[in-house]
Amino acid sequence: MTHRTPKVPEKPTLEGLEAKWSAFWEREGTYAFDRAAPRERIYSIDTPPPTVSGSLHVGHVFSYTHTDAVARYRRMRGREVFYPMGWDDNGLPTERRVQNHYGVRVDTSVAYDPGFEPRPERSDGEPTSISRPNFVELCLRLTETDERAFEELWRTLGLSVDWSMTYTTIGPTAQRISQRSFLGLLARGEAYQLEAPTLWDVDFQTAVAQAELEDRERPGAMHRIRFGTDDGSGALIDTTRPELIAACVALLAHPEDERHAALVGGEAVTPLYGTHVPVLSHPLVEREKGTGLVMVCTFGDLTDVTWWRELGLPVRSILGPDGRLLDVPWGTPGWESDEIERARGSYSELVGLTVNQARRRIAEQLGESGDLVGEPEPVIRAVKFYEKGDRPIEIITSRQWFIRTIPHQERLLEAGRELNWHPPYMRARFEDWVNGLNGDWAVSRQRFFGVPFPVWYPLDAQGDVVHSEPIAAAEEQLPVDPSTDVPPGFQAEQRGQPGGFAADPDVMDTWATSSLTPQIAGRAGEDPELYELVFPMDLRPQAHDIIRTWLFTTVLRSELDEGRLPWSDVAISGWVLDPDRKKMSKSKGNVVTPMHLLEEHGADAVRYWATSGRPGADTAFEAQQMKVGRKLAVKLLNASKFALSDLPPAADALSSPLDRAMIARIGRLASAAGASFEEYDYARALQHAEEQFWWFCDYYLELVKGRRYSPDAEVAAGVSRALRISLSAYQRLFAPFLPFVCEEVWSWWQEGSIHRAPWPEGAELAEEAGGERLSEQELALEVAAEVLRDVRKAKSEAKRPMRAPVRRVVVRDTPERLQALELGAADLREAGSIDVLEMAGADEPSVEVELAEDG
RNA sequence: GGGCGCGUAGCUCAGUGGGAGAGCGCUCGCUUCACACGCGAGAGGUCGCAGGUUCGAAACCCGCCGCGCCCACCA
Repeated sequence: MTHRTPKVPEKPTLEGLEAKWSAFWEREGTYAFDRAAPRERIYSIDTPPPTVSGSLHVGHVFSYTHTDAVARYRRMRGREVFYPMGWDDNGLPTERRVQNHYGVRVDTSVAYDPGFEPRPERSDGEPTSISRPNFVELCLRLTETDERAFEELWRTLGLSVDWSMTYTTIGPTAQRISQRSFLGLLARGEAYQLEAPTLWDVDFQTAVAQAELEDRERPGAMHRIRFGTDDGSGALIDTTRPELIAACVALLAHPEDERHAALVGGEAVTPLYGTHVPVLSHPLVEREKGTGLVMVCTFGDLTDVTWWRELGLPVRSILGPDGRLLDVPWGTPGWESDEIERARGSYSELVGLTVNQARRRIAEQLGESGDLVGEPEPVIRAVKFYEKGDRPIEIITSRQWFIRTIPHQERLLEAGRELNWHPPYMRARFEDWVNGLNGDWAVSRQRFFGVPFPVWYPLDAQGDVVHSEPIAAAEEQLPVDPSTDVPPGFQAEQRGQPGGFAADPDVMDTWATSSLTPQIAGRAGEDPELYELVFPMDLRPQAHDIIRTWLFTTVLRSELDEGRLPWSDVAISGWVLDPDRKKMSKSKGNVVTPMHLLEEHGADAVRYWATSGRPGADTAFEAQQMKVGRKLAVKLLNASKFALSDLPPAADALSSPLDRAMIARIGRLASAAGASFEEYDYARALQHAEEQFWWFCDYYLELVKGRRYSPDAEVAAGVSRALRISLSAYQRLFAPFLPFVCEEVWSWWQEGSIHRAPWPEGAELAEEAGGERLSEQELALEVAAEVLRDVRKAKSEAKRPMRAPVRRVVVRDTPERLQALELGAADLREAGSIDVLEMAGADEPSVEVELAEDG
């Protein structure tokens, strides 16, 4: 026992511990990653970089605390923890926030204005058109502010990250790594460009990926529409999208549907336009739906794409990238019609309308022409939206970059099985997703604040872009912005000139960069020594809603670039739910800002709430639970004060049976909590530690109070040793959860940070106690606590104070238990203010308590 | 339609083959020399429903109901 003499404050308090200790940790470099550590000692975490697009919410606090508890545990286990923070600042959320915040929009025809300053107050007028570089500058300015706010929150929450390793997904390093990886994929044929029907958001006017879609229930109307047929009888179809009739390229029936067998092989004629379309059959058609006859448009939904591809249908595209109907060339090949003038006249009323407007107008037109059968019937149906969008996605043909995923499906499934999932059932979500993939990953976005594709295209003699021969940036050029940088072998003046070059105009999807966070955090290709130390990483912590995006794409990129898994373990957090069990939305999160929470309850209390949520489980937002956490922190403060104030020097060994029993118990607790942590079950570790700690305070500390203040130096030295050992263990057991209060109580009597102290070893504690299980001593502690409880009950029922003297207690029990109790009899008499303690053998155990007369 | 998870005290949840538990809330009591952000005690439950396995089921199996999430479909 080499600890210094404890120095305990008069009135310990939780107030101000966050500021005091986060400054201390920063000053001391407590969480600084030591790259001199050997590879096998390193524990690296692939931090989720939060989207810096505005509001922080309690969900962030919740899941980041889980990771921090794990990081702190591993550090105490002697691992050198690589725990950086990242900011995901590129992408649409930031663009949208900048547009709204500054009242601006990008106009690529506007020139860069080096002196541009946004209006200080956002006015309600039209947004100011600014150049793309000016827009990017505003994005960077705003994200910087946001990132400072995030960092302050994380520091207050007590995340044990090494802030010197912070990365951003828009920073030059991330861009270089992202572009380098892309060029590698391009060279190996894993990235390719294709003009094809693409999922498209009409507001953002960009392609989006399958993973970014979500269903939303929307009201619509089912229209029954008559197509013309050769025999004049007509063919009826049901559709919710009559505005796409001009884009109709075929009618389909199921091959075995006899109702329509006569039509199949023939032609039908579109109403209003008189266009001839073939009637074909395809097994995907469902006979039970509608009339059993379906209209195929290019493109109304993903099934249309399938039919278009498999049946080799032509394209009749009528939707523009802004979601409005295009003018179309009636009468030209592909747009032939029996009645060109009528078609042109009818359709011209739809040109320029949004799909919703066009839908209403064409319904009127069809009514007038008599081709609408009955009234449109209101229906509620699920419609696909871009998850950040406001209007349904459309499918629009455009040129996009793709990364191959479909050829790697099997390997990805294998990867999912090699990963250690915590909790294990989360693997199913990954497998479902991989099994359901229906196309390669579309990674290009027609946006501005993102990592540009590091390629240009040659222009032919006519000045047309030759997409088939992209010019890759040179390694030493990276990161490159092809819109301002010049490709190898060209001069700046050749931009846009026949025989010259043109930049690829797109940026990468935000996930195309986020999927490289292990490489970015580990500085792949930038700092090979560091990368070698930390990759593959140990842990990917994240929430379950982004398994199909972040987790999936990270595995994919790592497999494509490295041929191995990016990490060994994945820990999935749940969401924070409102008390009414609905997912807590970001807007609601604004009501209770995380910083406000931390100020009100204290960081340790909030962390307690977060870490009592089971791994993977959605957890209710409960201020009450934070109050409980605060009580635990206060209890730790006070119990430590009791144990450590004016504590005499410790004896060389434990002597009291009850002391040895208590230490043995704590030893088992330490082992169990450690085992739970090894399985990433921080909640279980906390629960057991907490349960036992309250018992320790209520029974053990009361039982040893007499000896604690004993004038007999030898007795006091014995209990001093027990208190030092138990307190030291409890403080360290709670350190991953309550880092501030634990550091505080540790500082009263120990050197250095508790967060670099070793995790309490069950085996060492058992050795100290004299055995892992001490049958008689532990029984003594147990029986003494039970009798003490009965004595308290008697006092409580008599409405007497707990210190009220007891004349006589008779304990009747088995000989074994009575014999054990003898070992703790003195402590029990002291704790219960018991004058006479008698024991008697009995078949029926009982405790008889005789209080002294009221004084 | 498929998959995953959940359903235990008023609330939040632990318990996975043999005593139905914790905290909060509630009731009653206690200024006890670490702590009133405390201490002690008490009330409160057909463990979603139904069947099966078992000497024994809250736990294991089958079915059903309800809630949540993911995926597919969405003409």
